[in-house]
Amino acid sequence: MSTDETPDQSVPDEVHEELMQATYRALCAHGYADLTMQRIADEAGKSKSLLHYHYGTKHELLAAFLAFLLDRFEKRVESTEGNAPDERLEFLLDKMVPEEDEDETYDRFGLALNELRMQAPYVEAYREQFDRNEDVIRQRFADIIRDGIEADIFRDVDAERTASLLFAALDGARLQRVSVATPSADAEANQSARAAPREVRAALDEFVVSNLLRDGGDE
Amino acid sequence: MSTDETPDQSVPDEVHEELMQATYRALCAHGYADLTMQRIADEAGKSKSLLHYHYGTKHELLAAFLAFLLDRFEKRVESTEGNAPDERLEFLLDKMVPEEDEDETYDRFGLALNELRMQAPYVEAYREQFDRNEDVIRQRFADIIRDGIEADIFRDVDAERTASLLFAALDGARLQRVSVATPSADAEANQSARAAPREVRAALDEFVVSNLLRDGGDE
DNA sequence: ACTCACTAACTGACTGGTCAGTCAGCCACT
DNA sequence: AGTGGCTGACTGACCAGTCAGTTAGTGAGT
Repeated sequence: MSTDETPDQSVPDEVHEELMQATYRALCAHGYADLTMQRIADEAGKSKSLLHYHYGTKHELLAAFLAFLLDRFEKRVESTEGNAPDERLEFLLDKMVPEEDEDETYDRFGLALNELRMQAPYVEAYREQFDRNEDVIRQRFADIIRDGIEADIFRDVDAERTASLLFAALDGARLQRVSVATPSADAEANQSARAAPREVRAALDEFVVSNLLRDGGDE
Repeated sequence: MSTDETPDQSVPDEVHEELMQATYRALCAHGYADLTMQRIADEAGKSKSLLHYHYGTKHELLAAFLAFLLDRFEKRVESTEGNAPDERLEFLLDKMVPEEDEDETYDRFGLALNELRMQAPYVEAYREQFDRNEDVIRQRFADIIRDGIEADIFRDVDAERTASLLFAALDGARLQRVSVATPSADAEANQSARAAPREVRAALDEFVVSNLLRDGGDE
């Protein structure tokens, strides 16, 4: 029974937190493609061997990191349980597309996370985490929409389908911001891509949200 | 003056085509993360040295490959120049989200391409290609919408903004199909993600396209 | 028609460097 | 004296890029 599915169990809480933070920083600094165990160790001020000692392989460490992230995200989202459907919808939409983070740096972490995501099909341990994550978010959208319909705030649309659209559009927007808008490129070419998240957000409000709220819709 | 910005110029056409095809196959077989010069060479039945001889570095080879792809895509899309705006819109929407390719294999190439895309911020040569590609597609959407508005087929919406939404949503949908729906995962969990592109497509038709076509919309 | 000079396409063997993972052992604390 | 947390030194595999060549073709001079 030593093959526990959650190896993080054995890692002391304090060390675990510290190493997860270090992984976060290392990912931001180097991206996933250039992430090495050594760099994570450096970021934590610990030895590379320690990482192997606690998590076994690199893949297992990263899987633990994804689980760590997911927990945080779910907790943040759950904190709006009580509000009205339309407020919760706006809140979730905002959460998914963070504003332009800082002055000139793009979203290094979001980028690294997507690098990881692209490895999910090759790495079972990653895939589990991402699948769970996407399911949770899409479900949450669908739940909110269903609640809104029941409360007669939203029109009677297909909740699953609408949730899929919202999720896909925001995901796509985030992807563009992350992969195109870079500090070094000239402002001209950057402009449209950097604005993409806002544009998409605005278009969603125009086409979807306002459509949901319009109370006189037939069929 | 041997430092030409387009090294492909110097590569014999026949060999170039052959090596690009080999690169395609190698990407499908191994993904970008596990792509090596040797594997491409093997796929082409040539030596690894030849790749360096013609393209210099790995990055330059991949950049040439992206340019190769982009040209093909643009040619395919341009072939609908004459049709009506609503037909061209449907055509482009379909082109961007390929149907479930084969029986059980997911879109290996689409996945590899997104791996590459996530490297764009780190690799100038990749970024140029992807930026160009995304600009072309978004512009095409916007052009079609503008044409439709002028021809009084579409409502008078913000063309740029609507194009951004379409592009982002489809991009997101493709991403999900590519990164989540895998052959090995159990059917249950797969179902929603595998269906995502169709769902998104349907939702776009419901919220955006039908909204565009509705001729009685105010403001 | 036959060398000779030159070149482009191409190759095999090699190098320098990187990195995940291992292992033997150290240090507290109990 | 034993155990858990931790480390430095090491290894084996892998890989991009290099280099000194080989081969085939082309064209010029005789």
